[in-house]
Amino acid sequence: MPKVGMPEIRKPQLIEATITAIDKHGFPGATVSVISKKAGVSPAIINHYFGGKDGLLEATMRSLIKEFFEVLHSELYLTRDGDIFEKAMAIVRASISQSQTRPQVVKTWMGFWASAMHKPALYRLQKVYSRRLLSCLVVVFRERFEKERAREIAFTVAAMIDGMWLRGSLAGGIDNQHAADRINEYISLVLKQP
Amino acid sequence: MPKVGMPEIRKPQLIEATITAIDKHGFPGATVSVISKKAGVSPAIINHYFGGKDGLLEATMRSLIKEFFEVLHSELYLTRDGDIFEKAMAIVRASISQSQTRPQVVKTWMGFWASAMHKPALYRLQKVYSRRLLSCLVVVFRERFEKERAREIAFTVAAMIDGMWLRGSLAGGIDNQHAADRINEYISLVLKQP
Amino acid sequence: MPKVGMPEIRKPQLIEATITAIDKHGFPGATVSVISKKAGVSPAIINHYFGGKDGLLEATMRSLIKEFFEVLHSELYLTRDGDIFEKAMAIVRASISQSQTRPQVVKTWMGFWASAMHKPALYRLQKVYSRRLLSCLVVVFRERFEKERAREIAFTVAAMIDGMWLRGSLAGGIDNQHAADRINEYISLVLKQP
Amino acid sequence: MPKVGMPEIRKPQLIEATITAIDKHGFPGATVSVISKKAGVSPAIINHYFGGKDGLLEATMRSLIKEFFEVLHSELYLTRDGDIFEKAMAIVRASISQSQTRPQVVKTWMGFWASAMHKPALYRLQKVYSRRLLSCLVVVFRERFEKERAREIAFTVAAMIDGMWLRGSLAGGIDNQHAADRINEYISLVLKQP
DNA sequence: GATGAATGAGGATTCATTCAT
DNA sequence: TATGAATGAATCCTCATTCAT
Repeated sequence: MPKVGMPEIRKPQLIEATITAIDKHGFPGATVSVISKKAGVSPAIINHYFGGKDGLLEATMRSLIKEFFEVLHSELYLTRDGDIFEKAMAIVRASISQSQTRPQVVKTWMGFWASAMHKPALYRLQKVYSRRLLSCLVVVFRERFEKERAREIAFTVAAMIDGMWLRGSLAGGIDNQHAADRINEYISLVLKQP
Repeated sequence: MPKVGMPEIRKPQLIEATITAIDKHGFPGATVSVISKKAGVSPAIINHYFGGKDGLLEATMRSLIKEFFEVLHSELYLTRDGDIFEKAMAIVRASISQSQTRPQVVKTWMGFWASAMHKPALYRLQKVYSRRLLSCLVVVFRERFEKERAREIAFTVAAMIDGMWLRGSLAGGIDNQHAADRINEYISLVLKQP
Repeated sequence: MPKVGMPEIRKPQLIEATITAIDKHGFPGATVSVISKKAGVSPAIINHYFGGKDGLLEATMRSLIKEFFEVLHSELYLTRDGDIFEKAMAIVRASISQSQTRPQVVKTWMGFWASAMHKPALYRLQKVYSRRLLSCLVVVFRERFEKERAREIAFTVAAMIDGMWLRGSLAGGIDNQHAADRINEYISLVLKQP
Repeated sequence: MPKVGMPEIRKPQLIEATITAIDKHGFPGATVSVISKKAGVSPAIINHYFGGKDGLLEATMRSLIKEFFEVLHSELYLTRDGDIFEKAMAIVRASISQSQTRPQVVKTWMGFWASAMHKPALYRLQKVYSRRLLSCLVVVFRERFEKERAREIAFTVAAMIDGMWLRGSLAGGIDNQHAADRINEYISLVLKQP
């Protein structure tokens, strides 16, 4: 008789192990052997549950994205009655705090980003993240600007978020407050425009 | 007497092959076998000239950085008599045009950036690039602002450059004019401030 | 459930294959490919069980030494009630018979001895063998002589054993009886001294 | 016009470099690249003068043997008017001092000995050394003993020499005086026999 | 005579995956 | 469900040798 509910236990366990492994040993160093050892299971389990390493990587990235947007939407919800500036900053805060609460996630994102260029499955996921973040920002700025202008601003803010996160990943940690202040400043300037 | 002047021929040839290989097959797919085949030489030659794969990768990244700053400084030179805005935009233009003139370079940069997190030699090079770009921007903004303020603005512009380049790499090519316009706008806003 | 008890089968199997390979192809010729082919398994299995070629070599040498001292101690046990001469000759017999029972072992020992000079792990093992044989002889000669004298004689006998074994390995096999007789003679002479 | 007399310069130079290289890096570490670098010439030179690495190794071993017997014969010559004991000890002294005056030679001999088992050319040379040393001893002991007895004693002394040299090579240096004393003792005992 | 460039064959090792249990 | 044994393909790298100069 098979144990029931094992997938629900094993899958998150392996995804968590993958993130930890990538952080510790880098993307190339995160082999199935390392990951499975970290999860305390046999390497064969990965094939069993994810059909192979690529499946595990895809699931891991999907999980990161899901988690990210959950944080983002809950932040947005808290500012549902706020003004446009407060809403924009909620998105910025969510995007940047992400890497603070779980610093190891930074390296993992970076690895996925690089891999995305050559693995279609990851590429699709990366696009989803990228567009969805942009879209959230566009929605906010549409409260004040016409569509094209809103897209421009959203694009700029999204690039600032990614750029600061990228530079922060290199520096070994982001100074979140400073990063947020810079984006804050840009948004203020834009909103003050006639 | 052996053939002379071969290093000067082989080294750039292998560096070029490395860039092409990373672009085409990704960082992990750029094996010595692939690279040497692309260069039309034996894999052993890589050890002969660079002491190993890591040496070749480091030389390649160094070459990209050198090339980048050559473009940047020549752009800056052209605006040596211009105002602060023109100088800043020269830097932005150089940073972004980089990816237009040689599109395959984008993926290579991306791969290096991800690898830099786990290979000390590449990490150091990435820091050099990162700091030097920042420093160029700071110098420009010091013409108008006090030190701390100049650093803030420079940091923001640098993040915008990297972020747009990152998003562009995903989109399969940057819309350079659009990206430059967005940064242009930010700089204009900042300079217009009292 | 995986197959159980495989380590107990594979490890001796690979060690045996290593001895055969070194005998047949020499130390440098005993590649993992040759050894694993001889054992009828994949080269990767060596890493699986011994962590690499060096681990296998070390285990092989350890196995030879263990086997040697087992023979030696069982020979010594048979003469536990005998006189000093009988005990000394038991050690000599054990040392020399070793190479008779398994001629291929001679070349393997030789290979290890040469390698021991440059591989610390093997060097340590060789010292263990060397000292332990000496120590066994010292114990025997202490029955008659004072410590320093016992050490001198033991050292001489040990050197004779190794030297005859070395010359025998070159000649393509030791004339055991002849070798034993020569050492026998020396011991007799020494014991007859006032 | 070719430089004349180069072989006479290059050959000893490369042989010396080979001995140094084997001592420093071990037999497997003494690659043509290492040797030629040590000699300050191009690797291709080795093929030029010795037809390949094996030729160089053979020449090196031949050189060691030649040197050894030169020392031995000059020691013997000094005792040409001495008694049998003095002559025997002259041979012993020569055999053992060899390794003291040039300690690096020990590792080289050891490497050759191990290689001799699988390389016919070296095997032949090793036999020459082995037999010639034995033969010198036999000649000495024939002054007193009949042929068979002389051979027995010579064989024992030769084995003691090799054994002590072997144990000494492991210990990291021979205590020459101690080794000579032990052999001295054996010879005295044998000569004192009725 | 002498060089360094260049190579092909072969070295150990790693890895994702499969399989019998 | 879960395992560890087992593998084949592919990794980088080393080495003795050859070749054009």
